[in-house]
Amino acid sequence: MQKTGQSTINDVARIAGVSKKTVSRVINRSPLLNEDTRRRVEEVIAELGYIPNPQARALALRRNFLIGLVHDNPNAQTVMNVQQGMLEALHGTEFEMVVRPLDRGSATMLDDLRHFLERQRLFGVLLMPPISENDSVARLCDDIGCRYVRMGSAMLDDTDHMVASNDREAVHAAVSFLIEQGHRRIGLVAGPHGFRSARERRQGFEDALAAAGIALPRSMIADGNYTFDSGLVAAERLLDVVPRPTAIFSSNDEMAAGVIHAARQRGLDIPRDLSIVGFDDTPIAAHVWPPLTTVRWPIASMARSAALKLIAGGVEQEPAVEEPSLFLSTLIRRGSVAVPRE
Amino acid sequence: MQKTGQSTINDVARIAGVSKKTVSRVINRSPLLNEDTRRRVEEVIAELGYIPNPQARALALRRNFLIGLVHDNPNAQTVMNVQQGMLEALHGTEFEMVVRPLDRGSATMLDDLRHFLERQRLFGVLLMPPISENDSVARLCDDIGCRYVRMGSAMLDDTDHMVASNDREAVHAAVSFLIEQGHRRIGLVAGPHGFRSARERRQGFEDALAAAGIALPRSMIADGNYTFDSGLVAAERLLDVVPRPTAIFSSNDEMAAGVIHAARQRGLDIPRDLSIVGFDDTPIAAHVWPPLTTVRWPIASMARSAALKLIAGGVEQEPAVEEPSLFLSTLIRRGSVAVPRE
DNA sequence: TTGTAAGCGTTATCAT
DNA sequence: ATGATAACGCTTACAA
Repeated sequence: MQKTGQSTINDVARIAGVSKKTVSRVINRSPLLNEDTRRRVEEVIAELGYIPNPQARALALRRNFLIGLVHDNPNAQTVMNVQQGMLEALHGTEFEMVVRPLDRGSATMLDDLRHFLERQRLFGVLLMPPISENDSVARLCDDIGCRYVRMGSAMLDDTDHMVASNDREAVHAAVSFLIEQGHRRIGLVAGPHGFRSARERRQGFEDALAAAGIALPRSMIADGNYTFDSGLVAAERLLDVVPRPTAIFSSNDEMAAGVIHAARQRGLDIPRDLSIVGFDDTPIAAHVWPPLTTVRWPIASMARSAALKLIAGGVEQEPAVEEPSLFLSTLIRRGSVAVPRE
Repeated sequence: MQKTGQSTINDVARIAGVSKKTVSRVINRSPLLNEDTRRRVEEVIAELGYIPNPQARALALRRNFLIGLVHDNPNAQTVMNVQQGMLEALHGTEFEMVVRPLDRGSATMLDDLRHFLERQRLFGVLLMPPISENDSVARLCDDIGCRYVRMGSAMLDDTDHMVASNDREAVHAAVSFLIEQGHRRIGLVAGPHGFRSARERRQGFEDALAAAGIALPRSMIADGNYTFDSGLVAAERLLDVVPRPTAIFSSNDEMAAGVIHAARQRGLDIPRDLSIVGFDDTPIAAHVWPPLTTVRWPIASMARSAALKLIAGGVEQEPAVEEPSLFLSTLIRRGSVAVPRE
């Protein structure tokens, strides 16, 4: 009587001549099962093309086979890379990805998240920065009993609940490269307060200058908020300083694109008059002129690992010891850096 | 005995002194209900903070409260805009968005989709181009009994199942603008075969030239596939033609960025030596140098309307007569167009 | 207008 | 190692 070829556990049980529970055991890979029985049931399952109904499972298990992606990220490319990595991990599994943007500024943010998690009874959530940097969010997940993994630019949690990049060191290396080229007056376009990544990158910048014994006047630091426009404005301030910086490190690519515009509006040639280094390696980096030297962090891989940590062991609670938690960023050298003219 | 404050329909029924079914009727806004009873039940619901369990509803209704986003789109920004529009429509409803990328090239694409829709028993799906242009996909949804709305660059379906932009006319207008500026040798970087949008845009291009009585030699058309690199290659071919085109219309912004690179590599000044018009108005358009004149289509609004069509009337089958189906694109004038020199 | 009983398709409990 | 029976929380007949 199945209308759409949707056979149920009952069909399988009847045809295989066993009880529903036995079929259920096969599905859930219960260890205490006769090999013969298992094989027989599996044959029937294959024959019928039977697929367990996720809705029924969700009801009985009080847990949905959904992985949430919680974010409040202004950068489209970053979010897409994360989605791509997650979906790679989820592909071929019984899990689906449901996306949930949240307003981190809102007073009800935590309540919104709680409602979302409780109502949907998510299997787990992947927390993207900057929301992931909020400890009360992690605590909330713990309280509710929802698995979570946080993405971030520093290890904020144990390896079961965190995948992190090494922004500080990566920026240190990038700025050291600038110094090796001969630059001494290097400006920083910093990211927004409240972003851990902004802090990490700024510290990496300061580390590099300190390691080279270069003083860092306050005038060489301008604040931005990760947008193109803010990068443009920050660059204008930096380029007003006399003597002008010969290089600028921008805490992300989008602001770096703004820096390029600002420089070009003043008739400055890049990289002859001004070297620029960005961070992220979004497509924009390769597509501006000149192509931007920048730091690439393996965001899709991080998201993939995060998702794998989440679903490791399926319904059982095995920890995912295999997945890495720390990811290394690398400097991508393109055309926006040269030795200073003077 | 509710552990986490999760009260059920039984709790509500007991406290309100009615049967489950009555509570269910309140939840589902059944018309045949005593006003007093309804109010009383609603009070208890509010008091308890009761929220119907979506998993149980899904099982009983054989339909999940999930809206799928099905896409195989290379452009991150486009996908994100669609997601944003969808989520706007879904916000505050009982629906969640689940994202499902599909490989349109794969032989199993249709089967993959069928499995996805049947297993998850989605409430509905939003089909993005170019997958939305595939009629068998729409037919599949019909067969399965899954609501769908297609997004595209031309009306491929009735207004209940389609939201479309007017690419052809928009490009016609954009290229006419070029002609008004005095351009006569205008090159086209076409989009990939198999994309309806590519065809529409190309036709708009041809329309404009025809309307102005300008001949279109084959050499003024170069194929691309919507990527930066393909735009660069196509531009090189176009710029090799003697006499050189004074303007190029690129079927999307990313390829237009490639055109800019190609021009710059030859030492051409934009817009003095070459005017360029793109399509999409992705962030890249405003961030390249010079800022790109381009066609903006209201993608988020389209996705929002599409989602609203999908969920209109909730579980009941009311058609969404209110939501528009045709969306107009507009030309955004920036710095990449000037009058030709000669 | 409201209630009762029987599902929806799975898993958990507790036997055997 | 397997099975009968009762959940899981809601909806849909069908009565009353």
